[in-house]
Amino acid sequence: MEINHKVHNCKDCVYRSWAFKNLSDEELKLINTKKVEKFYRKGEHICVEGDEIKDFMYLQNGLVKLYKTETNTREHIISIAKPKDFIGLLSVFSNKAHIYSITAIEDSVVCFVDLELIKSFIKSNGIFAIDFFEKISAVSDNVIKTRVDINTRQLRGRIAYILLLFSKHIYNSTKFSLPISRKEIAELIDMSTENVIRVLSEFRKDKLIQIEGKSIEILDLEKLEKFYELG
Amino acid sequence: MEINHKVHNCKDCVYRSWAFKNLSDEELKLINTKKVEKFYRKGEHICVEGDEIKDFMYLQNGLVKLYKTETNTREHIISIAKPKDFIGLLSVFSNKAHIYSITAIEDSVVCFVDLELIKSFIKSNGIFAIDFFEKISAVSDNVIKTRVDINTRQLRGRIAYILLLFSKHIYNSTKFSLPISRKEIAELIDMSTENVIRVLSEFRKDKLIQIEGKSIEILDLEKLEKFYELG
DNA sequence: TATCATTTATGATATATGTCATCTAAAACG
DNA sequence: CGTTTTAGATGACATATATCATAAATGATA
Repeated sequence: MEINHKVHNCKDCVYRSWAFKNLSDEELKLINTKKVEKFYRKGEHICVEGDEIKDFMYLQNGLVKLYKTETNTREHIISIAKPKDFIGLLSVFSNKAHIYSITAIEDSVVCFVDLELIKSFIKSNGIFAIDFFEKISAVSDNVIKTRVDINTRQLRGRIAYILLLFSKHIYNSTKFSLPISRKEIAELIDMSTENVIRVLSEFRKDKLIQIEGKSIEILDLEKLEKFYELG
Repeated sequence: MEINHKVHNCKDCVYRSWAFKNLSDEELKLINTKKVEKFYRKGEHICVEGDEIKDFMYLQNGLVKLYKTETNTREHIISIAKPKDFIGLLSVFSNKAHIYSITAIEDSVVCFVDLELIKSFIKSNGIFAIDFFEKISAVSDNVIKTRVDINTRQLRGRIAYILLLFSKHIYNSTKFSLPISRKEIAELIDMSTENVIRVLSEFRKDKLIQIEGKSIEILDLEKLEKFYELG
């Protein structure tokens, strides 16, 4: 299968201004020669729990899930990462091996930058260090916040949260195609698959949303937000 | 009320080798003159959600809880921090204001170091920067891991988790005095207070633990671990 | 000390959620 | 293309957990 994908020059990367704005042209050139940009088709593994951490990973495009394997048939999803997120979280600094697996839930492009190179920049370029840590801190903080938001709510509130998450923070639209299955939603919000399906049906019957397979349209944002607020 | 407490010199601090081992004597002296070491009695607030973040906070001694206020009567506890933990998490780098409140659950000593000073060391001392981020990353990673551990278990598994947490990771003893109330345990594991009490009574009746008020002794570690593993 | 408030404790009951069975629709595969 | 597998959907029922009520024990306060 042909994949139409060309490796970018970091200098032209839309995210240059985001993550690497404080690097000099020299440093950026170094990253550019050393980085590996990989394309992953939906469903492909980016890394597996236990893999050695060698690179700093950066989601350039697409959507991935971080998860732990519980049993043969059940996983527990920790978070969904979106473009600009540093995937692998902070483990890269505090662990030798990945503590979560990462899989693409949409066709994705991930940038791999040798961790030692990043560390050398942290050492030599203080401005970059500060800015860089602000960015990765925000990602980790957000994971904690999301876990708390989910766990303090019950079924309907959690489903509302997920719908609002995709609508507001990922797709910026009231109409989108769900990138994950009902089972995966269940694994993300710690609920049974059947109940996820049931609540989605309930929301459909109550005209909060419209569903056609994976396609979802939010019809009544206000009511959905009320479910989210009430828990 | 008299408090017998004397401010230490950072150079003599037991944690020097932990957090600040890569600072020069010069730099350490600077911290020493600028840092503020505060003593908090059990129950006293260290900071409140919304407070401006000015300092990097470091738990030298004692035990504190991080939490969000949900309603007038209910809080949600994010984590319990122990000595050597950086409290306030990564928010210090990604936020202007504290997103959680922090209160001492045991008499505690907290070191406050001006955040700008820390940042200046990150900029000027690369070795310190790397080591420092490894340390704070581990704390945040651990919070995420704990939340996942709790949420993938049900009542008995969660209570077992909490008991093992205090026993193994905080007090290093099978006998200890619970620093938090049953209600606070409930707020930490997202369960009702009544059920926390019920399961503790059940564990007592089944001779897994012995309870006398706040004093807890673990009698059957193996069975407790089995509850933890099963969920 | 007596009084009041809070924490711990327990039972009865309501509610939320999970599990099992079954079915249909849709996707994957030879 | 038909066959097989997987995802989605729904009902009946079991189980886990929350809620409400009440009371004893403990701690705080005047």
